[in-house]
Amino acid sequence: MQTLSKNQQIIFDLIDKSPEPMKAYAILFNVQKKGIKAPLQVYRALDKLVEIGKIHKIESRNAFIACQNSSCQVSKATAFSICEICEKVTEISSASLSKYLTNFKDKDGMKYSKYNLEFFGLCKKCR
Amino acid sequence: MQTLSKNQQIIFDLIDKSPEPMKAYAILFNVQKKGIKAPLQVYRALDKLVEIGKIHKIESRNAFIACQNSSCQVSKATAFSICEICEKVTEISSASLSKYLTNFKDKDGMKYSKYNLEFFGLCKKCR
DNA sequence: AATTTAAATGTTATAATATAACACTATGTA
DNA sequence: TACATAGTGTTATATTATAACATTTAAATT
Repeated sequence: MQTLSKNQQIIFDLIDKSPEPMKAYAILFNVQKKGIKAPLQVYRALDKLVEIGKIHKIESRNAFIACQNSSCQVSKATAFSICEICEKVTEISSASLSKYLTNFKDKDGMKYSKYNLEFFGLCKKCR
Repeated sequence: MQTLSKNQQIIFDLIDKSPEPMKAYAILFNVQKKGIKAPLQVYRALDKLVEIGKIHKIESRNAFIACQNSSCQVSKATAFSICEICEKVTEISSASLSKYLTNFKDKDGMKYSKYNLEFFGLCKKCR
């Protein structure tokens, strides 16, 4: 359990309390009152937070979400569901899914220990 | 099998003969001699080609690759392997993988017919 | 405690990716 | 023909992300 630097903590706290994924410039706007003025300050903190698994990037949305999975030390096996109407994103933590994907071998017999999976559909509310 | 418009055909042909995923502005640069001058012309063709399943977007790379899977009418269930060194991207077509993911239910019992999966690792050459 | 090293910060500028808005043209179909 | 739909061309601009460089803080080593 790594201790975060000042900027990392500010930005993590913001993302962690957000009910939905946040985009980099929305984060920037929100932390300007705390003295973080430039995009690069935000991106650097985001990079580090992703690296250590505290947040994940939702690639199809260019947005960031706090890790829901307390055991997630490193972002190497991630799965999300994304509602195509309200854009709600949920991290999926399914042991069988991660086991299946971690053990998946392609037709050359190659395994991949790192992956990112994004499911799309309609959430309960939007159906 | 839909017939493509002029710009769509030019851009599809370029991506289809590229050995690696192409980025939008690399595409633009390559088709300028064919009269496609503006980013928007490229993005519009890309959007349509993705929509009809002729190409896929590699979200983690912001790049586009021709569909390798002749049966792919619509981009709704895609899986790729990505080499973290040489950036080679291969579309995975595994019946068991697509069956597993298409039938996957989250803990609320919800199914998702659409997904995108990106595996990361080292390709044969780079290992 | 002093030294050294790695990590993080602050700042300006700019690169790379993507879309808005509007006018016009081609194509299919009733 | 006339109507609708999809595609094109163009300018401008929004959004996302990184380069380069100087400085500061924190941590590890002596």
